[in-house]
Amino acid sequence: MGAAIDPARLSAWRALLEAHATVVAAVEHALAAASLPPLSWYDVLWPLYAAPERRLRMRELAERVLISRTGLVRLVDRVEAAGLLAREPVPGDRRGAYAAITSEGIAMLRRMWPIYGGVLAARFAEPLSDAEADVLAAALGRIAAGGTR
Amino acid sequence: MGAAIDPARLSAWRALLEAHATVVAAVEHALAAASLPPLSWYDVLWPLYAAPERRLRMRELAERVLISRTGLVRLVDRVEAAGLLAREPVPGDRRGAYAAITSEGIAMLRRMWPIYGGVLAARFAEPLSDAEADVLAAALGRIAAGGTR
DNA sequence: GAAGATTGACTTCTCAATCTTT
DNA sequence: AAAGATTGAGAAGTCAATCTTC
Repeated sequence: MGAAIDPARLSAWRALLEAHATVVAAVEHALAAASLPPLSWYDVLWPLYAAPERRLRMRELAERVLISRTGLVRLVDRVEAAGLLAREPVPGDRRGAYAAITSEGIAMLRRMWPIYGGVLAARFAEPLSDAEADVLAAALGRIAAGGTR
Repeated sequence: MGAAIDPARLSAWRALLEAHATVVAAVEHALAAASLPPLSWYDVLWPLYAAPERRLRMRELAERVLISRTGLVRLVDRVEAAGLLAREPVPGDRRGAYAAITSEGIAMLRRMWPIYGGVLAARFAEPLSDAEADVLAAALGRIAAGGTR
């Protein structure tokens, strides 16, 4: 059942699937244990915080969050209901909407990062050598960029 | 917002998240375009095919599929309804149930693999050098194993 | 008519509670 | 009482269709 792809690369793929699943599960578990929102909320809030004006169009946000356009609407609904971001009109284009992070949202990022980063440090970063980290970033970055073709 | 973890490893993590999302999305899309079941069905059927007697206890299967125990029950329901696997009693333990792949299930694996493997070859394997593939398999394998602690 | 965003209907996943067997 | 598996209820995701604005 494995003909088209060489064994070393197939092993790498399986390892990626497992590593992704275990680290994400550990992060979700730690966040829940600290009574904090799920990882998806961080994924939405972080790009907003990092954006030039602390805001992004829904369309731009959807690309960064790697979720369907529809799924993002629902996710933003929930995060907005919690007061961590606010929708704002776009001057000059009444079709559009910005999602803008609020100060409560920024505070939430600051509460979530120690948990998220802590799990990442222990479960993802610690087992890696410096050389491996560089190879991972380069190789996986190339694969991720390939998705844009 | 990024203090605990060094930049190279954080980049590696972001790249992993993106690479995972883009490759999985491409596989799902290709399977759907070929009128084949989703990746999760492959994830269930493959461990059964690879198992000693072409069957596994529900509990064992849940560990390999990296899904919650409850989620697996629902997934197995659907795959069983399609005739690709069958539940069987466990001799000597009437609490338990085996999931056993059927010949139709094996045939389905053979139809799915060319699509799955083809996307993997193009989107995951092709951009990797031999050396990178080895590093990925080793490093990510170590991280995945850390989940068992 | 196409782009941006949303809504409705449906599918799938998860948690807590349940049932059966050990 | 604990282990194995399942069920009910709720949360969250997707596709197709819709509404508004360009």
